[in-house]
Amino acid sequence: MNERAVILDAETKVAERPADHEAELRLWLRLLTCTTLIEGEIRSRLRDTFDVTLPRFDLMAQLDKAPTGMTLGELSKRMMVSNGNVTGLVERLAALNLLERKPSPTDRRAQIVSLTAEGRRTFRAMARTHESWIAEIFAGLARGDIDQLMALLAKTKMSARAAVHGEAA
Amino acid sequence: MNERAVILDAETKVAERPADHEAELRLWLRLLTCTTLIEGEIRSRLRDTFDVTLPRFDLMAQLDKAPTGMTLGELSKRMMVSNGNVTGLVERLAALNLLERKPSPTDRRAQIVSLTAEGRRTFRAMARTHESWIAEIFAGLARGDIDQLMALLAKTKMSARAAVHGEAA
DNA sequence: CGTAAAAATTTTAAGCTTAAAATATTTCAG
DNA sequence: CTGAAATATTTTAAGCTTAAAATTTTTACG
Repeated sequence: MNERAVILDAETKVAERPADHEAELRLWLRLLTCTTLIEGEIRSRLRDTFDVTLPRFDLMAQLDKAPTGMTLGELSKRMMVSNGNVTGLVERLAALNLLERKPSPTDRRAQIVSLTAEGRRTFRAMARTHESWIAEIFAGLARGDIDQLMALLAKTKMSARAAVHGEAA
Repeated sequence: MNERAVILDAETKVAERPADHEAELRLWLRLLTCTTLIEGEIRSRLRDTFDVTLPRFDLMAQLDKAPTGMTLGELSKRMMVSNGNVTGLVERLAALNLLERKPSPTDRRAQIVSLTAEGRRTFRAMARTHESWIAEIFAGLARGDIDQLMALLAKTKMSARAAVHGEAA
């Protein structure tokens, strides 16, 4: 007759009540809102100030951390995006002389991608400004807040990873 | 000669040292990683289980909260996406009979969008499962963790909003 | 060696997303 | 009332993103 008020039969092992997880849902929405807000602001400033997209900036950031370059697959894994996505981004950045592709000496299927001198110079300049934007955006948090958030997000990441990979405990 | 070791001229009012904001930068990357991880999992489950995309689910969620419907502009604002984006999403959902568009009785420029009966039924079913996924993903957090995170993210959102709108304090 | 499975990458098709320009309508000052 | 500014929406062009299929090369088993 109705959905939630039924007194469950004694046979029922685990009560099948809706078990509302409102708190988790609200947390997820807030997390998403925060990230979307900040990401949008960074995206907008990158475009207006440096005429670059966030995915391109992210890709260059990965390469900047790997002086000897890395394969497309490695890039894909670190950026958490699909292989085909990286193919296109690398294509466009290469056309701008910001990075170069060289065949892997050990595997003819793979390519090694690395920043050009110009790419490195360009990225470093953008990164400096980017860091100051991040500082500005998080300026309302005290040092202790940041530490607490870091710890809680680490816990969140572990929890999410457990759900993403096998449900296995 | 070098970038950061120069002893600054006595005239220099505020030292222009890099003032590294490494902590904020790491926090931002962790926030982004968490959100990307969870969002990807939800996206994947929505596709596999209900053959629906996350943007469509989000749009339907907004409409479900507004029984009398809302305009495209209102939807755009609440979803934090562009107007043109909403136009396309609504187009595709309308083609599936999940929502309907009616001209606003008071403004001939605007349309009122609302879920159809089928759309509402479909959304409610998906939402129930979606909530259980979220609970699963955040299962590793204790109740206290959730409350702390909520509070810290509220603070983060306020800080970000201050940076997004006028720098004005 | 020969071949089947695995791995790295690209291609394809579809959909999402945005900024900017264009269109249509409303509001409001004079 | 009239025209200018504001508002709601759509269109356009470009780029991002994914999943799935296709291609090329490597690995490894027998």
